[in-house]
Amino acid sequence: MTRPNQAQPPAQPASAIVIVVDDDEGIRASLDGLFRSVGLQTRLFGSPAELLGSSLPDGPGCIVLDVRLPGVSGLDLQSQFVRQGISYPIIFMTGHGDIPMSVRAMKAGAVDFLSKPFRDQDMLDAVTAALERDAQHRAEAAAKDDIRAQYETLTAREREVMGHVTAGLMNKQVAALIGLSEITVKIHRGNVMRKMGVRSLADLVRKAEALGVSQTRRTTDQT
Amino acid sequence: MTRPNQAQPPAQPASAIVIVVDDDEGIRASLDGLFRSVGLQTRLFGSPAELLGSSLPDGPGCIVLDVRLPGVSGLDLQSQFVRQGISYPIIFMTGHGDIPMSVRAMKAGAVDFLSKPFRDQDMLDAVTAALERDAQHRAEAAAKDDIRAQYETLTAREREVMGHVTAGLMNKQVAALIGLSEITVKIHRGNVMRKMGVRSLADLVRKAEALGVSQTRRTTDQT
DNA sequence: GTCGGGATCATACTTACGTATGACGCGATC
DNA sequence: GATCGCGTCATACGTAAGTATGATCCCGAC
Repeated sequence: MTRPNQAQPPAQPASAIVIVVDDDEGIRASLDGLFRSVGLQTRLFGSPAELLGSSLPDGPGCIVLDVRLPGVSGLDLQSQFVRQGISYPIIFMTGHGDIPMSVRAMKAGAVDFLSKPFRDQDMLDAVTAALERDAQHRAEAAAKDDIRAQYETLTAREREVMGHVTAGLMNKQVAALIGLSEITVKIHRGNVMRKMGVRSLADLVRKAEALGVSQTRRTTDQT
Repeated sequence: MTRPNQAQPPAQPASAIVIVVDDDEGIRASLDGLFRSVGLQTRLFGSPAELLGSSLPDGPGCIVLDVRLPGVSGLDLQSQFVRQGISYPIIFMTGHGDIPMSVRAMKAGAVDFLSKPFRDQDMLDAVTAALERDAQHRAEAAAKDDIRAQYETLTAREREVMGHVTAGLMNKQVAALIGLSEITVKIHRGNVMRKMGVRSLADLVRKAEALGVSQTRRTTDQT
């Protein structure tokens, strides 16, 4: 949970999944074989609709997607995914792409953009990069979710106090600011420390920064 | 040395500069006119060598670069720039590009990749985006430089103490850890606060995080 | 050699922080 | 109506932090 995530050079895809979306059955089969040959799981779809209609596991993975697909453009799908909470890194393929299309895809955050036909190794390299990016993203998201879960347990008052305390105010300043006695602020502060699972102000500040909840006013500096 | 580097709050692109590198004189002149028409300054170069050999102002700006240039490939130039400390965002142009080339450029951090001929508006949009990115980058770099300048004034001991204090250790813990008396740690700590220009531990923690100098060991959490 | 900065430590005092105990009011829930 | 969580506050005690004064030691610079 809060265990330091060792950056493992070879991202161990314990059960990473590659989602393939292409209307060409041959391509799907070919990619399926390629990915399985290196120990990756696969899910094959002939259209975006199939993908959006299916339930996906929430393990690590990535998406390999043809830009030109029946129904929707692959590029438009990226925003679709975002709305659906699907945050897998995307690798685009295309048989008839052009530079503007590839640039647009990359700007939108695609991991790679491969022209058909491509070499198997290029695809595997792209998938490897995508899975690494996904692992990175997942680790950060998980850490942040844990912190947010703790923050959710705070009462309104406690959050208010936390915001001011992590901004660097003293208890008495917080008290004056929100019209309380210092002793009450201390109690809230103690509750915040306990609920946020920290035992030092330094750690609380870091968690507050991760959440962006510090009432950060700029009044520092000056040599 | 003890000069306080005030971070200039509003990054006013008073005179942003666009550096154009293209071996086609006509293109250079055309772009020169385009950029000047919208109030941007320009610097024109016929080859990468000219650019690398000249001294550039260090104001806000960006680079518009043809991928195919005499001498060096435009893509290789990106790494060249990094080595020379040139961190301007880059917009690539090309008359004979392909998808892999554009993808490679975008992966390397290019802002855009335009095929010739391009519309003036597309180039202006790209430059606008590049300048925004540069302004963002500059602001962050300036803030971090100020913090680092303060950190440079610390003695070895003071940095050591700062690392442990911002990790959340109490004075006595720091003292035991590095074999000092608590009172000495307090003195160093006070010096750190003064030299780093902060008046609260919270702000010190933030600056330490920006520098990555916290002796962050994970011993927290507990719900 | 002397001077100055860095590092060390002690004593002493003040302020800040953390927590425990006890108490009261309030609103929602049972 | 009683219970419970929340918020509020007081007194009190112990610990932590911050600062001031004074002192010793070392080392490099003048």
